[in-house]
This record gives sequence, C-alpha cells and structure tokens, in this order.
Amino acid sequence: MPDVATIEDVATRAGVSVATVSRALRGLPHVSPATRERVSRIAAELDYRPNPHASRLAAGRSGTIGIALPLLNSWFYGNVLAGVETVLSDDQLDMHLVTVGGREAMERFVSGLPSLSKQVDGLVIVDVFMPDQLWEDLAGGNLPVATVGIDVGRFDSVLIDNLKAARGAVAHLLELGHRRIGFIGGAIGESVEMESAEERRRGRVMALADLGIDDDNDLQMAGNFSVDGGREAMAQLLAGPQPTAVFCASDEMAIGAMQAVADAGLSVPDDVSIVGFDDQPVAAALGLTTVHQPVSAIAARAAAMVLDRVGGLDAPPIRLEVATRLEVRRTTASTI
Amino acid sequence: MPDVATIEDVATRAGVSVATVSRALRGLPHVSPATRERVSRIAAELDYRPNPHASRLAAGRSGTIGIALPLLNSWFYGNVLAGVETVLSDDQLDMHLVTVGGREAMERFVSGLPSLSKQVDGLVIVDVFMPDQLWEDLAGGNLPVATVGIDVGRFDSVLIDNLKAARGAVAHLLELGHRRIGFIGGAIGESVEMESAEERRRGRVMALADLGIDDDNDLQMAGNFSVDGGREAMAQLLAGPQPTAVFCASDEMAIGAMQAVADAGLSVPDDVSIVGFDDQPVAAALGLTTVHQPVSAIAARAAAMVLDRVGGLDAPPIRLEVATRLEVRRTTASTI
DNA sequence: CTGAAAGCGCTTACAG
DNA sequence: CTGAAAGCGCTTACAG
Repeated sequence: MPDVATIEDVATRAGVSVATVSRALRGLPHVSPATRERVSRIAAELDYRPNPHASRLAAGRSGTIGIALPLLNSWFYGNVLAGVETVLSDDQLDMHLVTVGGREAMERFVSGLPSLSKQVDGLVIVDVFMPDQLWEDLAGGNLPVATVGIDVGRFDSVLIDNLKAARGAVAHLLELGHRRIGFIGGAIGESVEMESAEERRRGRVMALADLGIDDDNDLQMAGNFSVDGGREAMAQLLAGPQPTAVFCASDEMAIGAMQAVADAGLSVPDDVSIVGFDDQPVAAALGLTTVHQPVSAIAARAAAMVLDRVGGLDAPPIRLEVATRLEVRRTTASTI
Repeated sequence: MPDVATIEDVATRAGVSVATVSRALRGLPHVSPATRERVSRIAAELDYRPNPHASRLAAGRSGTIGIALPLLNSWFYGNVLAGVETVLSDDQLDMHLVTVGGREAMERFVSGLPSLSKQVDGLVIVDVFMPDQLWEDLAGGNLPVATVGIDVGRFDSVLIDNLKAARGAVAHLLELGHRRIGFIGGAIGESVEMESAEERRRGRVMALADLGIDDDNDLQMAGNFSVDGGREAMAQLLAGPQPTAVFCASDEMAIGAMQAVADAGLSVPDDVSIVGFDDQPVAAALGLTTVHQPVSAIAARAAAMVLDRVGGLDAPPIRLEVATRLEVRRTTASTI
C-alpha cells in the first residue's frame, strides 16, 4: 500500500487533463471511447484509487451510510447489522457504525450529528430514543434517515406492532389458564428506555385488561435484555409474587428466566410457562415459545429506504409495518 | 442540520484568520487565551463543526478505525464489535465496518484496501484469511494493523491458543472415558475457512493421538458455526458413526447439537456428552460445558494496539496470547 | 469530446 | 501570537 498515484499522475501519463480522467473513470458521458479505454488502462497500471476524502469534499457525497444503535453484543442488533450490510454491499457502500447506548453516548451522538451528516449519505437509526427537538433538527437537515423500531413520523420507518405482538403472546398464556402473568423487560426507569420494551410491557397490561384482570405491578421486572438480567428477574419473581407464567421482552431474558426456574428446582412449563421475543435460532433449539420477527429483513428494508432517498426519491415518509407471529413451542402449557 | 458554518464564517466573525481558528479550536499552542476563548465562543454560537473530509484531506488523518470481520450475526462477532467500540469511544474515534465473508467479499475487500487505507487511521482484522501476498502488501503500506484470531507475524495480534484449548476440551472427554469423540466445526472445504475452526479440529486430533487413538474422519462434520448447522451435523453423526461425545467449535453449534440429541429421543449427557466453545451467556444458562474465552476483552486489546501504533509507537509486532479455560458444567458425563 | 480553473473546507509550514 | 498562502486530491460548471 505505498499509497501513491493521484488523479494527476494518471492524467499526466495519459496525456489528458485531470477533468477527463475524472469523467472517464466514473463513466460519465462526453468521453471518447478511445480516451476512456486508455485512461482506464493507465489507471489500472498505476493501481490508482481516488482519495475518498477528496472525492467527498469535492462532490459532497460520501459513499457511506451511517447506522446508529444502542448496543452491539446482542443477537438482535447483530442481525440488524447483517441485514443492513446485505443491501449496502450490493451498492458497494460502506458502513459507519455508531453506538448510542446510555445518556452520555446519546449526547455525543447528538452533538456529533452535524459532523456525521457530512460524513454519511444517509442514516439508519435503530431504537435510539431522542428528545423531539433533536428529531426536528435532524428533519431540518437534508440527510436521508430511516428508523427501525421507532416511529417519528418525519422519516421512513419500518416497525413491528409491539403492542399487538405482546398482547397476542399474553393472550396465549391467558388461554392456557394463566392469570398471574409476569413480565421481564428492559431497564425500568432508564431515561433512555427502549420504546419496544415499553410497548411490550403495555401489550401485556392490555391483554390482561381484555379479560378484566387488573395488572399487578409487582409482576413487572427489569431484565436489561440480557440472559443474566432475565435470570435475576425471574429469581425475584419466584421468591416473591410467584407468577405461573412470564412473558419476556427478548429470548435472551427468557433463557435466563428458564435457568432461574431450573435453579429453583422447578420445571418449565409444568410449574412456570415462559414466552420470549425475537425467535433467534437458539429459541427453536430450546423449544422456547416466542414471538417471531424477521430482524434482518426489517433492517434491510430500512437500509433500502435510505438508499432510495439518497437516490433522490422525494415522497412523504413511508411507514412499513412488518408482521410478527407467535411460535408456540414447549415452554408454555396449560395450568391444569 | 441546515449545514452551514465553515471555518471561514467563524474566522470572519471573530476577526481572525482561518489559521487561527483552526489552531484555537484544536487546542494547538501559540494562541492567546483571549483569542482562543473568543473563537471558541463564536464557534459554539455558530454551531460550527469542521467538515471531516476537509480535515482529513488536509491533515491526512481520518479519526476512524476500520474493522474487518467475516460476519455480523453471531455472538462472537457482536462481542468483538462491542470490545472494539469501548476503546474507540474513549478516544472519540469512529468505526468503519467491513464484512468479509466468502470469496467475493474478500476480493472486494482486498481490491478496496488502497482506498480503505486512506479512509481509516488503522485497521483491526478479525479472522479474515488472505493470501500471503496480500498481507505483505498491507505490511508494505504504513497503515497500523492489528489482527485477532490470526497471526501473520508482521502485525500486532491477539490470540487464544485454539490448539491447546481444543486439546484440553477433548482431553476432558477422554478422561470421562469417551473414545468415539466427534467434532463439529466450520465449513469443510471452504477456501475461506476460518483458521480457528481448523486449529480446533486439529486440537481434537492431537488429544486423541495423545492417547494413541487414531482419528476417525467420519466423526468430523461441518456445522457452519450456526445452530442449524450444528443440529444437522449432529443428526448425521447420530444416524451414522454414533459418537458418545462431541466437541463443537462454537456454542451455537453445540446448542444445535443438543437439540439434535433431544430430537433423536436421546439425552445429554447420559447418551451423548457435548462440549462447546466461547462460553456465551446462554451456555451458562443451559449448563453447557464449554471453553471460555474473553471475547470483548480480546477485541478491545487489539483495538488498543492499533491506537498505540496510530499514536506513533514504533516497535516490533506484539503477539498477545490470552488464556482460555474449560468450564465444566452439565453436558459432559462419564461413560459409565 | 476536452481542458483550464475555480472551488470544496480544512491544515500547515513559512514569515513576521 | 497571528496571518497569507500553498496545498491536500478531487469534481464541476464554463468555454471551446
């Protein structure tokens, strides 16, 4: 990588101007076939690569798409990245990753937004909660944005109906005869709470209300979307309010909950029924009843929407809702 | 984000030159406190942000670190990303992600390297196999590089001893009395095979050899590092050579294998013992015996090494080997 | 079809 | 301590 050849070198050697080299190499019109051929050959010989910063500075486009998400080490976000990646790689676009977990990181993200908007051609924002004002600012810019898991109205978004999905999952437990149905969700009281966790929480309350059952707040626990968090939350539920079933906002937490049940010498589903959310491959392997959502397809759609905007699409924001389904497996059983 | 204020605007308004603004804002010396204060205030008022492309073009540094890895949607690589992220965010550095799975993507990666090396200040390469010539080319450039999971000699690297870890895992099975010990690894015959999978495979063979047991090739299966792959591989082993124990090169595959055993109406560990690799949280929850490795710490170290080089460290390549340990849990048992 | 030139928005010697 | 100016390597009207 003795980084060398500039456009100037190519131009000199080809006996043309840098303008012509630029046009020839980018496939722009108004270049004679012969010239284009010669320039291309010489560029190849010299192993010339345009300096991306120079291109971007001059052209105003960057060839990279940004993606902002709360964390990296979870099945869900890994698949989000994979989904985005598939569509970016088709267009040879690069991916600029920014993690926005917690208050401090969010502030940095927000204050870096003006810079970021010069570095990327578009932005996919996943589950990042921000004050309304910031969304407004973002909308004021001209950066194409699509959101996943949040619906801000001003941008393209792809979503699942968390409320409905959760309601359906809990309805399943109700049909099986359960009445004391716990919930394990995100970090309760966190200012940067994830919207989806909150909606799933509310979905459970609604399902209970559908049958005229009053919610018991003691049955709601924070599980931080981790296996360990799920296990600890479940241990507390078992030690205290003792639900007969628990709905978890992620498979990870559900798996932790299963562990806690086993640790307590109890059995799933004989003593406690458990439902997860996501349907990652491990869920199927464990026979976990869970809500299936097509994560990487969702992320891919969002990325495609951003690219459409980058390509010049001018239309009102599109809101795409993707279906989920309950996969009933072996961790849920009737109470009798 | 009505992207506006340039360094020129700030200079004009502050009544100084752009050079002074540049110095003042970057904390460079030779700026009077009064001037610096005034410039900073005005920059803030104007919400001025340096255009990163201009900075990079002029300064030759990019403020971003690249990371190349084979895939995104696995526990392992998610944690790699998280580990890198922690150290980058301390230095306000950005992360440029490139996925290099499969032959085609690798070719694109390689041909894009000259460009990439202008876009990033350093590069972390994880488990990406490349022809020797390419490593040599890379080394010829002046881009700081650290590798994870591969040892090229010319670059800083952080590694675990896969051979030893695998050997230890299989030795554990041998001690329990197992003799027909299967292996489920990566994609056999893939040209872009992962080095780690290959080493783990060889570790098993060595452990067998230690006891004078000849390897039975029929006991080796491809599992593609996925739950489904592990399940299918195990199903074939059960249908054919019927090992009494299986060592899997990842927890995901081990979990798939456990499912296959259950599907066959058999029990773990009574009929078949299973060992995984990674020790992701789900492994503990399932009681999976597995090889523990500190993934995000490994990745964080590699990132830190790159940053040291970016910072000017000039020293021979550092090779850091990180310890693993076998976590014996409930999926392995004695044959009697 | 092609070129000369301005311009993108910074940084960095070089003077002073 | 500060400024004028060149330069980073491209792209893009504008002429021709």
